[in-house]
Amino acid sequence: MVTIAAKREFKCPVTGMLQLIGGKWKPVILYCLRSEKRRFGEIAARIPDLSRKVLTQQLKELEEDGLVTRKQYNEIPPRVEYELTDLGKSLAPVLNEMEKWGLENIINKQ
Amino acid sequence: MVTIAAKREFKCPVTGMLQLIGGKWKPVILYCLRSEKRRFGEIAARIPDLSRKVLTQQLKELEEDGLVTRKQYNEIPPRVEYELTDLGKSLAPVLNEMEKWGLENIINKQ
DNA sequence: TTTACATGTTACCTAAAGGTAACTAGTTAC
DNA sequence: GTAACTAGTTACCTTTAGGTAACATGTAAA
Repeated sequence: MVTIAAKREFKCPVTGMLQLIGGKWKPVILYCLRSEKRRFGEIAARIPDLSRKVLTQQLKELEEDGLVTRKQYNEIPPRVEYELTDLGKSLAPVLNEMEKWGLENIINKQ
Repeated sequence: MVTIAAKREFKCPVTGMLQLIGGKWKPVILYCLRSEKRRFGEIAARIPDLSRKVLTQQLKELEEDGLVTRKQYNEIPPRVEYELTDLGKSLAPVLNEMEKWGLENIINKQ
């Protein structure tokens, strides 16, 4: 996934936004953080099919792209919290529509 | 990309919908078809970075998943038109929010 | 002195996505 | 008789995404 750091010109708004939240997991991670900050382990527990390695990678890219913040507490054992930035929160309408469509057309059809 | 044919149980609506419209190109293709039916060559021309091979593949998967219809006219030279199904049209709110976010946060920031 | 705790990193590997280039078909225009 | 037209297919290759397993860290509890 290309981060916004490696930004280029996009004529198409949909193509452009897919550079940021495309990929198998990013929308799910953002959806998981939509209402509250969460610890690394919490996110991992809520998305069991996602390996910790990939979760780390995706969170790092989301942070580079300014969609989440990472706050590390120097405690033992370590604690790290992830939270949406304002830009991340601005994705709420997109994620809400995705959730709504998924509920109506997938979950309720199973 | 797994098609709905290889459907499984999803607890998460966002994860579920990403099986259908995840991937680098599908939202862009659907976005391209949102307002009118289009010929294969038209779609290809509007998404220049997408190779014809991949476009064929993605359209086939979208058709299998019931999001677009393919109508072939037996003319010479051939003509094939793609159009959103009702299910495909029901994605409009998602695509509109994606477009809106992309316009506000990517296109207008370049 | 070994284990558990949480949050990673690293090395290594596989599978999936996506790319290019060459080819097909049947008719029309040059 | 050769090229152009459209919508593909096929073979082959590269890149990216994602997976597993092992290890690091420092303290506290067994």
